[in-house]
Amino acid sequence: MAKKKKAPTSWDVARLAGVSRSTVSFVLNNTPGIKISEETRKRVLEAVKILDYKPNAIARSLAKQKTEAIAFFVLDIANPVFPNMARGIEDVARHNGYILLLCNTDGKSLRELRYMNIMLERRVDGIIVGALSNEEVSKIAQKKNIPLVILEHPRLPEHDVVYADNIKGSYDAVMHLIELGHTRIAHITINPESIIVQERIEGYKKALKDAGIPFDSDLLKIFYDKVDEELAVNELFSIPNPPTAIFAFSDFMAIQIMKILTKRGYKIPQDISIVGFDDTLADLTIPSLTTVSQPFYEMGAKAAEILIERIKNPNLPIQHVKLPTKLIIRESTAPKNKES
Amino acid sequence: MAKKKKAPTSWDVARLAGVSRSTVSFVLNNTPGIKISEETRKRVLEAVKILDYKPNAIARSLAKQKTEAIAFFVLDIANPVFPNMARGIEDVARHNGYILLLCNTDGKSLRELRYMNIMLERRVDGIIVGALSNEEVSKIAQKKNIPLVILEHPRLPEHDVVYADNIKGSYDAVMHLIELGHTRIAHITINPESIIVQERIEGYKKALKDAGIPFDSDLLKIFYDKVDEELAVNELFSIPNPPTAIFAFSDFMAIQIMKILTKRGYKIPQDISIVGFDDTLADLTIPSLTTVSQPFYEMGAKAAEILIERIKNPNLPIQHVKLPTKLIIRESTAPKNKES
DNA sequence: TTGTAAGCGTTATCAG
DNA sequence: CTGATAACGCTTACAA
Repeated sequence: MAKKKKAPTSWDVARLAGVSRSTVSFVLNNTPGIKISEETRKRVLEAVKILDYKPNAIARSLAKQKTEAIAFFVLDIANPVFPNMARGIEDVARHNGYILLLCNTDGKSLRELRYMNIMLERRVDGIIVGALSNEEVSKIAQKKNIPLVILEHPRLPEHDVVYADNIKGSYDAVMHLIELGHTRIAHITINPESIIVQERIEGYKKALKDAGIPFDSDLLKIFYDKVDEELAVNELFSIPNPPTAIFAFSDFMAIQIMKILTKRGYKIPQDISIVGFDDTLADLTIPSLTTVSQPFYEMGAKAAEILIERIKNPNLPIQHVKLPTKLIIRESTAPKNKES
Repeated sequence: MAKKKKAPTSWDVARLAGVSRSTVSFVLNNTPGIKISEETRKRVLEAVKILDYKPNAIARSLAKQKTEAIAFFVLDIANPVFPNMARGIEDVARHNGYILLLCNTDGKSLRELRYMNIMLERRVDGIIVGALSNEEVSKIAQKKNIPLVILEHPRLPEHDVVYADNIKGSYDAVMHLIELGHTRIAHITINPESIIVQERIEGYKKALKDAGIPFDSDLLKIFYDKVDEELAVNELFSIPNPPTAIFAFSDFMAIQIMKILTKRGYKIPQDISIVGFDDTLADLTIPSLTTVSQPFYEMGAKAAEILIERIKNPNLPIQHVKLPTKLIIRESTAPKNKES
């Protein structure tokens, strides 16, 4: 049992089974178009078992010129919107015989670039980027001819993209508030350099317009830098005609706002209705949060499916896939309080 | 610019620079003990730039017999306790030139075993398992002589293990409640097949004992199968002397309990104090949750450090590292209500 | 049906 | 200091 040093190779198997190395390869891969007698097949399999032989995937990759590995460039796996995406990607990858390399970029374009180079060296078969921040990466992918699908944004026409229907999601959220009788509806959001943010603002405005409610820029709070919910609340409630409902960019922001308002004595949803976005944390609060659910798992899974298709057939037409969001009505929204 | 098909190889570089392939390898790796004239070095680097040459890491792995890749077997990356661990692992891996393969096992031992085989074939340099469920995996790692470090449990003596101080964490939580005047303190927990659960129960009992409070089995609710917080609350509050404080196994459970109690008209923390464990979700609730913070990021980082050390020096003594937890006092705990 | 031999792109050993 | 040449372990024509 002193099998200390080296792992057995196909050579060892071949020798033990009394066949050639190619025969071993043929039976192990069930190489189509090649027939092996039951007799030798059995001998080979026997030898494999005895030696506990594991084919060396590295050598295989080198010979076949593919690694069956894909990479996921994620902003930060510790951010609650990404684990489910990663999960979706991994599930699809696994079912197709691919492994998943996880790369946190923190949105730093230098890190993205470094990881891009590493993945090029490691010859991954394809890459999924969640929210690309350096378009140079896209250029490299094209130049090096490596499949790359983008999750969320940017919506580059030269790459496959999978994203959620932010406009509709946002529209539904605001329309829900309107149907509850609210007309003073605030939207608090982050820097609109990302198209996602723009789309949500668009949905917000569209719902107001469809309901005949004039857009009031006092009710749209955009934080170009760090989001300051406290400041937003201060400003929102110091205007003559303050909002009776707030639609936040994310569940996280909605929860912060809920906390601030609660601390100030407002009752939710009696005094103020609140809607979030994402549905990552919405079920944990008291009261639970009405929110727009994003299909994170499905987005990841779809991105992985598209990537794998493209790996297998690089000439497929580019796809931009929009996945539906869903309004989840919980406890943080209620009809407009008459006297407020 | 029609560089369609194949990526350039060290051969191409050598030819363009007018040197041999080994020279290219030497300058690119700065091979120690080998001096290259500034002249040729420059020519090689020039050629690399012109061809945009990326050394093939697969070929390198094959030649060097190491992949500089590690795998993380995680129960489910979508479970909020794991993303931070993964992040800690990835950060350390990246800084040491390793890449991270993410494998979700869902605690299914068959999946673990399959992934183990895949990682063996892919010749990863080492594996970190978060909560191993199939000890066969440990056996294989030993037999195949591949470094494996365990996060959390089980505490196998033949492997490096990194875990949090559950006993102390639990003790601190319960002692905090005792100091607030509570004597009827319930603990709701999951199946104690895992040592983690046992340790938390141990800390709970130890705190009671140190305070001279007799242990009452009516107050310890163990769910061997699916946790049913509703049932736990029902039973707990139907006994003659119901609890005034509840210590839950996790933040998630604590939040469910908080919701149920709130729905039934209890005020938290005035009527009932609640403590969670993990600190993954505790800051999101209203009121925010007092909890025991686990150092997930550090656990991941430490596990990765140990793994990489061991890869580089397999003869190091086995380490079992216990990391401290920290009680975070927020709003869900208060002095015992006199009349309750 | 099975065996032989030529890649795959590096690293590493040894002469020169 | 530089250049052949042999591994590394597998796949895959091409022969037999």
